[in-house]
Amino acid sequence: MRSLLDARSATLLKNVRLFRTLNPAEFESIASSAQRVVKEPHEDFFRQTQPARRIFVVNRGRVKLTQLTPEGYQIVVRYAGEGDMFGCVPLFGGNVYPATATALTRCETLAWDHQTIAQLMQESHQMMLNALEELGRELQDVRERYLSLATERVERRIARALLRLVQKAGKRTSKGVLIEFPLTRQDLAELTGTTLHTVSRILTRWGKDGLIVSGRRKVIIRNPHGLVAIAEDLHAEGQS
Amino acid sequence: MRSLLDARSATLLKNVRLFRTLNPAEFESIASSAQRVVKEPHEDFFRQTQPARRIFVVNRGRVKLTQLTPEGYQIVVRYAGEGDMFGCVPLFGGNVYPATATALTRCETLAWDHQTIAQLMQESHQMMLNALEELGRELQDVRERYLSLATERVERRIARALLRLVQKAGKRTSKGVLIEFPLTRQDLAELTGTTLHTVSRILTRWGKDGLIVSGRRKVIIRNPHGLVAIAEDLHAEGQS
DNA sequence: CGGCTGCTTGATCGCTCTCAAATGGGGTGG
DNA sequence: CCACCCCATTTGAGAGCGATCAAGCAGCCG
Repeated sequence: MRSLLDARSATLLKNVRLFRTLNPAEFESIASSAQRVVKEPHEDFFRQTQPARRIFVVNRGRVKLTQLTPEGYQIVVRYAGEGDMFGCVPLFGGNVYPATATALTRCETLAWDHQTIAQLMQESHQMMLNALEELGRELQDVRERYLSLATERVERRIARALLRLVQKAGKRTSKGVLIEFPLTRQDLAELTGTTLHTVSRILTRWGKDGLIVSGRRKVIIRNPHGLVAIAEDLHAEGQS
Repeated sequence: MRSLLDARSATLLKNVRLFRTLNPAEFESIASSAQRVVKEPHEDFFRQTQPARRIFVVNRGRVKLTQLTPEGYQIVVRYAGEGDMFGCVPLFGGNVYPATATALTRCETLAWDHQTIAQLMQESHQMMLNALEELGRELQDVRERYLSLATERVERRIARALLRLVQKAGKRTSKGVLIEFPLTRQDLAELTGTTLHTVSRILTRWGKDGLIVSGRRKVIIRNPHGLVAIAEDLHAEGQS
């Protein structure tokens, strides 16, 4: 069967962790069963508690995954960028999505039916191993954030969060490292378990200290070292 | 090959999620490659950052899994009881243990070398699927606790934690439901991201309200409904 | 019967949330 | 092209939850 994918998608797919290290036959099988799904900003791929039918891989764009509590509080679970997988509950037997996936920018993604994925995993040992590894990574990530939330002050958590975002979506510019997707104070708050007010105050202070430049839905890190110092609590104030 | 296990161990093993649904041949393979490991209270199975060589299943007793931050704060990751697996990082490619495992009571466990497990998973599709599912469950659990920590007050988090413990280790007695392993205020604090002082104050209050009876390393839940009311924020004060 | 470990309780402090209101950027429609 | 409006952000004032500091108490084991 001929693959339905353009060259860009195919290349990208080879770098998705879940599919890396597959042999050509397996890979072709994956590629030929992919569906294209495109969403505009603010559109949802799926919503929390909906039946989990498909899993997605981001081809282009940025996706925000959020959870809502019964009381109406929202938290950001994570951001998914190019090559990242999301909606992967079907991999391990989940029936419903535990979170909502929203397009932050225009998003091109590839999707697979959960039956298809189950079938493919059935056939490919390697893919199942990859899935295990991916899940393990995610578990470790949540644990780390949990630890941070349980033991650290807001300021450090925000510093940590920004550094993580820089690593995943940082783009070098003349003014510093830009986080290249729209990021509001509210988002940062929901990512770190605080309020937008507190985030705003801290970012303003960091702006005055020359650590960052921030604007409407935008953050540029000017002095990553300074942020690391805060994140690691080396609070030696006078850093260049 | 003859299994090295006594009847109790064999029965228990069949109820471990990772091994359930395996066929007899696979199962025998598991059973015959198990090592017995016994620890006295306060002894460690392994420590955080040590190379992860083995995975364990609790046969009898109770194990506490903790993480330590560079600043010296400690948190409780979870408690493992009979039939629970712990130290499972090798399942998904971890090199070192991310936590410390301590025996709370005298513990009899079964252990497997990570090579052995890798081998067995290589051979058994079913087991790999089980591992995925197990990991998924754990991920969901951490996410839930994360959400709780990010959005709820201390009192609710403690109520929730106690209810979870009741479910995993509750034992009906004449005075109420006892959590049947030594549980200090400090432990509860590290489980819910607070301090032992705050835990103590809240437990004292609950004691006065007749919700619980607590003592040295001991908690008995007298009125689970009352705790649920707190956990779910139904704060209707006058419950029977 | 010490001594240790775990628990209680009081007093105080401060980080962070809450409530309130003003400001401003940027896109949209007239 | 301009005016308007919405949404994101900033900023202030105040309150309070829970941390921190500091003793004192009480089971329990040796």
